[in-house]
Amino acid sequence: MPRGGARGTSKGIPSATVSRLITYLRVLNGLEAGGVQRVSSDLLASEAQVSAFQVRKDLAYFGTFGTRGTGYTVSSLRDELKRILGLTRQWRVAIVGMGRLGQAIADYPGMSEFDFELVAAFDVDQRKVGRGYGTVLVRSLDELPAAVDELDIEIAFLTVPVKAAQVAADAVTKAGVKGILNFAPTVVSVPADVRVENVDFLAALKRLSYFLHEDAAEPEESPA
Amino acid sequence: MPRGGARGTSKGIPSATVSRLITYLRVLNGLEAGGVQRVSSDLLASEAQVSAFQVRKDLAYFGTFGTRGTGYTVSSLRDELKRILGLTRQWRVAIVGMGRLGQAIADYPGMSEFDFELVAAFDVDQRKVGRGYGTVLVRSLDELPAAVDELDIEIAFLTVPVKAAQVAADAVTKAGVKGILNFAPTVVSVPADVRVENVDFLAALKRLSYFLHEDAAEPEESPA
DNA sequence: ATATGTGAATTGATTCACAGCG
DNA sequence: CGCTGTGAATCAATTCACATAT
Repeated sequence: MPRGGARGTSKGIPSATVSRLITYLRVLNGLEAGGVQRVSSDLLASEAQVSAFQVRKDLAYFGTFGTRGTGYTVSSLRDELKRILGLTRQWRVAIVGMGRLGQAIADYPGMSEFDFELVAAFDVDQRKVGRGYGTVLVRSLDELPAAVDELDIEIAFLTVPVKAAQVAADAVTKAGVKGILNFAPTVVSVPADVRVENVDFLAALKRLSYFLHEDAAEPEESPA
Repeated sequence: MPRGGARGTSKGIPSATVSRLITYLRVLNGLEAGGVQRVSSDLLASEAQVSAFQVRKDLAYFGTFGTRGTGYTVSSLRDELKRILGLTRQWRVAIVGMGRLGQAIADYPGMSEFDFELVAAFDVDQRKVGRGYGTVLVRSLDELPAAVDELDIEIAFLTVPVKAAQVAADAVTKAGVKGILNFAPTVVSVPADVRVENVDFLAALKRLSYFLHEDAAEPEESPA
């Protein structure tokens, strides 16, 4: 009984397509930095490690951006992808949970360059309240509802322990946050109009465990 | 032209299934901690936020673990999942790149409890070599090939800057590492017998951007 | 000539319905 | 009688082939 539409798509766009668009955008940024002006779906594909069919199909969901016989203009395709991904403005984000990970993210310099602005940080621990990390001061969790409103916080990073994750998710969604980046290794339930993306390195590590262990069990195909 | 079979499956197992098994395992651990002894696919499903069909199908890929009319025994299903996922032994891991993120991971206490043992850390920066983080001393990257051999390092965490990621991936694969947990926001190329899992919070953040921005554009279904 | 854009075919994953056991 | 296990059906995503535009 999957509540809401957690991992679905807004329109008819495969969410794998969205992930690949992000990769294409990175490749285009790299090409542009290298002074390259034009690119074919073939080159884009090999840089992104997907097929050229896939590149063209992914782009076709959103429009037609190339010139037949010629390819794509790097800068304009890059702009189109930024527009499609909603990266033409800065998003206002807050960190909930100022443990090791929350602190590391607050100190991470790259984020403001990359379309995201860290505007607040919260923790339950009163000893941390008032301390500064990176560009923000830690506030008490009690202040969250007011701060979300005042600072227009759109996205919350959940960097709290597993047992606090659901409570924190409830708090931020109640306050009106519509996007959650969940770093806690657990599933969180949210209302249907809230989007959760998980960043779960322990799960990724366990996937590695599975595949390495599998490969060891059956080294190659055709065991007979 | 997707080289190797980067995101494929070893046997015929969907990789989404593997991800869900990890979630089921977490749920089972939680239930066991709470003293629950038996569980139905329905309960497991609702805790994992998937359908009960999905739970049963996922399990069916690997065997038959339940009792009809009764459900599953929490502890034995948990053991089966650990076995399936290759989590019956500790995996030996190393961190490559001791910047902020590498340091945070080295200090992370939970890992050794969770089937992974951090046995080494590397950095190119000679000023960091010799320093200790968590339980390991930082070594020079030059020592990597020898250390992989001596310490039997099976998995490498890539926590280096984007521009160093491919070089680092080449170094660890050349040294014989078969699993990479890539934290750098870029694709890395590896030989076909090496598995890469990406942990990419900037990509997750941009997916959020896409979906929030989409939802804003078309608030509900049926726009007419 | 060349490389995009796209309907059609294929492949893969999820959902369903119910047969099979306890 | 309840709940698992699974073949069949549906749904979704990827791959392909080629018509189309420059």
